Amino acid sequence: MTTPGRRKPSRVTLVEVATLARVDPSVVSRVINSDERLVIKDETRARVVAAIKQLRYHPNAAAQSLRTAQSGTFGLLIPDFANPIYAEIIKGAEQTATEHDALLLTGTALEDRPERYVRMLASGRVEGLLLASDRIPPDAVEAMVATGRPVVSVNQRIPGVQRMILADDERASRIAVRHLIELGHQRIGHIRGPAGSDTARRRLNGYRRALRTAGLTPDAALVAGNGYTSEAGADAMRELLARPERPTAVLVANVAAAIGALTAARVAGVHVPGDMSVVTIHDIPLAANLVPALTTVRMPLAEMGREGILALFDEDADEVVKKVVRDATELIVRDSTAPPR
Amino acid sequence: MTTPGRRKPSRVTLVEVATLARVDPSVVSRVINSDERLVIKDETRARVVAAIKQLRYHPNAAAQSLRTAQSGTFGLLIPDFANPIYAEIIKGAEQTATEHDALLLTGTALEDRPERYVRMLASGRVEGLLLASDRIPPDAVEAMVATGRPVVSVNQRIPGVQRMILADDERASRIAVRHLIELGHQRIGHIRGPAGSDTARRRLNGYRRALRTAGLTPDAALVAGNGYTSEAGADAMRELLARPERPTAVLVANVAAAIGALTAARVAGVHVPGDMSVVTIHDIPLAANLVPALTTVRMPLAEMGREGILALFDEDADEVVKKVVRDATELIVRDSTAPPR
DNA sequence: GTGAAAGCGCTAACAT
DNA sequence: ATGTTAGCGCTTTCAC
Repeated sequence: MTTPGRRKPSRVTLVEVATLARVDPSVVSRVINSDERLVIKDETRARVVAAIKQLRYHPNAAAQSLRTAQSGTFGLLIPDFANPIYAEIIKGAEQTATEHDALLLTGTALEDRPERYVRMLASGRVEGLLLASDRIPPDAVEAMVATGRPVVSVNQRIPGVQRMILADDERASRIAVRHLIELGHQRIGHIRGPAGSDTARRRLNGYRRALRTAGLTPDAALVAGNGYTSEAGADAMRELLARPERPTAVLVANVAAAIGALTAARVAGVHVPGDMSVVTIHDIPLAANLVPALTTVRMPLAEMGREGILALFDEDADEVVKKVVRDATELIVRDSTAPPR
Repeated sequence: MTTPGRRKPSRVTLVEVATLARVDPSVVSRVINSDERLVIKDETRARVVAAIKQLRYHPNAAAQSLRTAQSGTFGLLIPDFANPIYAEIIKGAEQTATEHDALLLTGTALEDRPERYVRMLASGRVEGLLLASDRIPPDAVEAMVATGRPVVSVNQRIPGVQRMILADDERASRIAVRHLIELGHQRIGHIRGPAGSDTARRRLNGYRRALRTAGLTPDAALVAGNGYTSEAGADAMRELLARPERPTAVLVANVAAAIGALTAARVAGVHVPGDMSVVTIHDIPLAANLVPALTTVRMPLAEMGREGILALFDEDADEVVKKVVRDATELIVRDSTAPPR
């Protein structure tokens, strides 16, 4: 049995709408795009609107793009959907794109097949690109920039990308360390991010600076770590615990690493926060649901996504722009930090 | 100071490539699309390839879409990027799309502005749509299906959507409950998902069936819960703990709820697994990093994403297709389950 | 072995 | 207050 009239859904076009409404196609177009300069009788407009509704007409996106040279879509490249910090960036970017009636195409960008993402931009499928991944080969980055379309890096510096949206990573570290110092800690360790990472370096700097400001001397023996994963965090915690004078408190550079560090401490019989305080950077909902609930420094992840999209609307890609989102950086005290005993 | 020749990045077109290579545009097109029926001298082809490279030519996606009526893009709608189970679905879908040289546009679909997602499909911006969100209003679903383009639901049934990719939720529950029974548990509780949820219902059914198979009688007093969030899981655990005869083991319908349940148990001084065993559905990397590490039933999330995309390639949207992905459903025993004492 | 020509569906400047 | 026209950049059938 076949439902009649449902086969071959040959799409409805502007011409068909115009025919039904007994007007010229250009009038329909101008009604749809609410052309200011269009003078039209209410009655005629009503006929057009009725025809659009009756035929369930939707403009063909490809034809619109071809004609206007705009796709109404932006791209966002991240390294991994499973990492919760990118979820926040995506949310901020998506909402802002939506507010501007644009779509967001988010993709995983690895070293793998970078030409795919160059093509996205060069073919005009997206009008601009947000780079939140540090795993894009330099020549791919160069090719993206060479398209002349806006390319903005988010949450990191990328060589060759002139415009960037950053958080104040140094300040986040300082806020965290100051909290530990105010609790009375003196031997404060740091579990840092990967060697090549821009944010890891800035957070390490902030950690050192905060110590010095408080009159403490940074001690290389209290720094460990080399990754933003739970495994790396666990390894680093074990390393710190094995050292002769273990720290009484630790700043972990990233929440995923902090989860691993917490587990490693617990396995080693080290009580948090009784034996050791732990504070980390990035507040995600999960942090409140761990045991103990993690004290964190909230970073403006969604805000960076938002600012990134806004920057893409700014077509002038020649200028070097560095925007640091500050407002949302704040300490969130939970149960993983306490005075030393 | 202005770098000359870099202003106005007016895109390179097929015609310019053809001119440079001294051939007709159609030849360039056929070279790019590796037209089987094209007979061409090696020397001519080389000129074309060289011209493409020299000009960094990339075909205009809008023109291609308009001409071929194909966008090379699929859509995926999820309720929330921050929920880790969707990250797995996205990964499976994205990889499969990539293997077929297609792009994946993933968006958050809420009750909010559903017409946006109808438009995505109706305008031809995406060729087909995967629905992994249960928060799309029925009339929006109806409008999507009415476009005649392929629409497939993933990990759930959606009224009005004929084709679906499901996991075997009942079996997952049975595997989990059987594990608890084999450990020696008799009073086994269930923290269930939201009332309206298709997966929640199937998991509840599986739980009951497994009990009966083992000769145990399901007891409504051992079932609580009404959501897939940590908060809902914590509430439900508190409720179960308050009941006169508390269970010695619990199957939690979802990993996010399990995290909350674990926290609530700990706060109440109930030791897991000593006082109570906890097993949950969905294995995500985090499960291994909780304390205690969670025993889970792995579900084929990435596989469902993959099968969803494959289903979209199948244009015949009239047929009812239900595909259940089974292979990957397996028990992963960690530290949250143990014999009763 | 290569070229010519039509047209996908739309918009916007210009006519009437 | 509405219609005419040209063309965005590409693919594909057909002609030479």
